[in-house]
Amino acid sequence: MRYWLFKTEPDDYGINDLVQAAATPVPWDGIRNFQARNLLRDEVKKGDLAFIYHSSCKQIGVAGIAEVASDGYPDPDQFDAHSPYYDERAKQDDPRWFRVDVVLRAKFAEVIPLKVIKSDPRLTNMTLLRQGRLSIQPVTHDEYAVIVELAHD
DNA sequence: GCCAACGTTGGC
DNA sequence: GCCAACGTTGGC
Repeated sequence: MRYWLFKTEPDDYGINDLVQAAATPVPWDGIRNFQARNLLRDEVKKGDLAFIYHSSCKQIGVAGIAEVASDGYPDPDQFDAHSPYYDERAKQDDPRWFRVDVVLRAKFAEVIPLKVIKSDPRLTNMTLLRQGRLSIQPVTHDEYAVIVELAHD
């Protein structure tokens, strides 16, 4: 079982949308970056846990935890000419983009601000701080535990 | 809205 | 296969 951090812009899709979906798995789609794609295709597995991170918004930070509800599978939007995520280079037998399904595990009482994460010496090696722009990123077990602890303070 | 970081594309 | 140009991300 592994840990991840999934970024999203909450104005577009955020923790409250996951709350609304309740126990129904929702696709985590629209990932169009090769490094993130490789993780979704090869590494992220059903049963893993992922922090939901809100970016480009008023309250930037970790908003909660989701459980990964499927292994990676091709994102069908890449084949849909009417979708903004359409990719003419993608072939049915050779998909370029993948997604997983997720289900809400916990919404934190307060978003853990990026500022707090940056200022915690135990988190200085987080991928979030080292490679800020990656939309799907690994989290170590220790980092996971620290963030959960911060959420319960 | 600015701009730094950095991933992707495309010409050579 | 290099690298300049370009586009996007995302914090501030």
